This record gives sequence, structure tokens and C-alpha cells, in this order.
Amino acid sequence: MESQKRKPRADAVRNRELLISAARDVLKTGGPNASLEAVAREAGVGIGTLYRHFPTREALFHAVFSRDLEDIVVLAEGQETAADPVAALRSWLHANVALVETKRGMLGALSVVMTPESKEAYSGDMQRIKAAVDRLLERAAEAGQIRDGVTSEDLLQTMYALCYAREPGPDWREKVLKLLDIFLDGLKL
Amino acid sequence: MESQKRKPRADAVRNRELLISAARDVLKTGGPNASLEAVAREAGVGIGTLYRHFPTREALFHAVFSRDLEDIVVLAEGQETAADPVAALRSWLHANVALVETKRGMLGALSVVMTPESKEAYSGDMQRIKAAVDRLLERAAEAGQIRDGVTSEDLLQTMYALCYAREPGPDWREKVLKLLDIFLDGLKL
DNA sequence: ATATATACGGAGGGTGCCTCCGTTTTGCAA
DNA sequence: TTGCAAAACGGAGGCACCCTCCGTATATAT
Repeated sequence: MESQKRKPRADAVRNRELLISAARDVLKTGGPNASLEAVAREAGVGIGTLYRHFPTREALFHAVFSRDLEDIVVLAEGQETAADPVAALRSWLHANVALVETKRGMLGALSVVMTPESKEAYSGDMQRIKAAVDRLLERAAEAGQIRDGVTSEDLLQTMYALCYAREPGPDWREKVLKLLDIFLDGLKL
Repeated sequence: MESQKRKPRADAVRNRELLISAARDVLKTGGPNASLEAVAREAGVGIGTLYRHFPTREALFHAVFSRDLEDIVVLAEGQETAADPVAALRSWLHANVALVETKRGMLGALSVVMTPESKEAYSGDMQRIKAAVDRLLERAAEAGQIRDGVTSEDLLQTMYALCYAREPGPDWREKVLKLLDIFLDGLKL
């Protein structure tokens, strides 16, 4: 192996971190169309540096959210041994909504995640989430509690769609959960 | 009454129509973030003219879609006398999805409709749609076929959310209808 | 200490947003 | 008709953002 690699430069590592952190802030208020130049300014680096680290908007988003995605995965995997599969599903979805709520800007930004172009970039995390949710769905279907033929993708898409449909506001969570629960009820049988 | 009005200028009327027509084309391919300057170019008028006729992006969208909204309203009002309220609801929603499908660019653009800022501009058409759908919901609820406490806004929001969640593709309609039907099933009881 | 691979920054060219205002066109009345 | 004021036109201008490119700076390895 010619893995005679140099150690990564310290400034590069530092700047990357600064950018992610700045992006987190800017996305929070600016949503998915937030200005990347603003991110660079906030991070105190040149715009060129931003683009070198993250060639596309999606790449930056990915870096910002991969940790949050991690939380979601852990949550899903934690539910896998729960007694009531449907309740587990519901509970995971609710937790998920709550997470989206706290992240605010993430709400809009997450929609970017679901677009086909970025599917590839996210494949790693998404794969794990999908796998976990699929196991939950399968368990519930086997227990005869929900219809089958419903994929984790269906469920995730619906959840994010409902989150995304409504502007943040005082009754945001309440409304989203209401619609989500109706959907879950439709799943039963 | 001092309605001593001048006749509206011919060029103004003509340009307005050109703009709407150009906007329809540009939105079809460009989605909700399409360039307004492109619309003006396409229409062969100056950008200033566009902004004079339509002070905001929403105003332009409204002009473009008000005819389509009209179709939807007529559809809803036509269902009001149907025998089975739930079937009527489902049938209207399906027709609605089909309409969204044919309009393509409308898909994204419609999301603009649902944002709070534009609520006012749309109040006219939206009021009629909501009224019609509310009557359908009410009938179904009175017949004891669906839960109550669900508003037309809930339903519309969900439908548009599901339409919007998925990129157009070969199985677009199939998937959207699947999810929508699940939701409707959740409504029953 | 020096070389060189790496990374940095920001100028530059392109596009879009929206406003403002000098110029043109149009409807109406004389 | 002609004249004129109201109404509409167009696009320049100022600002922000996007993304690329490349001359300059710097960290690592020898």
C-alpha cells in the first residue's frame, strides 16, 4: 500500500469545523436557501475555502446534519426491542418530529436531504435509518398490526412532508402530530 | 359615485396577459424559484413592467393559477351532492392530484400558495375551496363515517405536502395516491 | 531550514432581485 | 384633429448571491 499520507493540515481541519458550526447557525434562521457567503463570513473564512471543503450546498448540509441523523438512527435502533411495534413506530416518529422542531431551520433544510440528487451523498446515514425503520415496520406487519406493502421510505417521506407543510408556529407540533397520527391510524389493520 | 374612470390602457391589458402566459411557461420548468427576469424576457416586456403589474412573486403566481384554482373549486362543488361523502372526498382528492400532475411546475409553485404571507392574496379562491371541502367533511362526519375535528386546512395541507414530497417521476402519481389513501383510511371511523 | 504539497482568500464575471425615474404611449376632451 | 395629462413603459443602477480560478501563504516532512 502506498498509503504514505501526509497528516491533514491543522488549519484545514479547524476551518472545516468552523464552517459546519457557522452553517448550523445560518441554516437555523435562513432555511435551505440561506446564503453560503453568509456562512463563510460567519465562519471567518473566505468563500473559496467554503467551496473547497463543500463543493455543493448539499455537501455542506450533509456535514451539518450527519450528527443529527445519527441521533435519529440511535433512536430507531433503540425501539427495535419494544413490546408493541406500532407504539414503537409512533414513539419514534414523535421523537423525530420533536427533534425537527428543536432544529427549526433543519425543517426546511431537511427537504434537501430527500431530493434524488443528494440520495447518494446521504446513502450512508439514510441506509441505516431505513434499515432500522424497515425492521420496525416488518415487526408490526408480522404481528398483523399494520398493512404491509408500506416501506420505510413511504413513512419517512410522509413524516417529512407533514413537517415541511407547515410553517413553524405556536401550534406547529400539535398539528403535525395530529396529521401524523391520522396517517398511522390509516396504516393499521 | 365618482366612478369617472378612464378605460384601462390597451397596452397594459395586453402586457398583463403576455406576462401571465410567459409566467405559466417559465414556472412549468423552473419551479417556484424561477427567475422573474426570465419571465419578463419571455414576455418581451421590461422587468419594470412585470413588477408594476405584479408587485410580488406571489401576486404573479396567483394570477397564473387562479384559473386552475377555479377548476378545483368547481370540482369540489360538483361533489357536494354525491351519495357517499367519503367517496366524494376521495374522488375529489384524486382529481386534484391528477390536476397537479398535469401542471408539473405547479407542483412546486403551489407550495407558495400555502404560506402564510400569501394567504391573504389567495383568500378569495382559497375561501371557496375551503368552504366546499369543509362541507364535504361535515357531511361525512355527520354520516358518522369519519372522525370530526379535521378541517379542510388539515386535509389540503396534507394533500399538498404529499404531492410536494416527491419529485415528479414515473411512479409519482401512484405513490402519492397510495399515501393519500392511507391518510384517508386513518380518517375513517 | 527548505521544499513542496495543501490550503487560503477574494477578485471577477455572471445572474437575479427590486426600485426609481426619464421617456413613451394612450385615452379623452376640446 | 390636436393637445395634454394620466398611465404605462423600459432598463439602468445598486445590491446580494453564486461559483471559479489562481496568485499567495503556510503547515508538514525531510
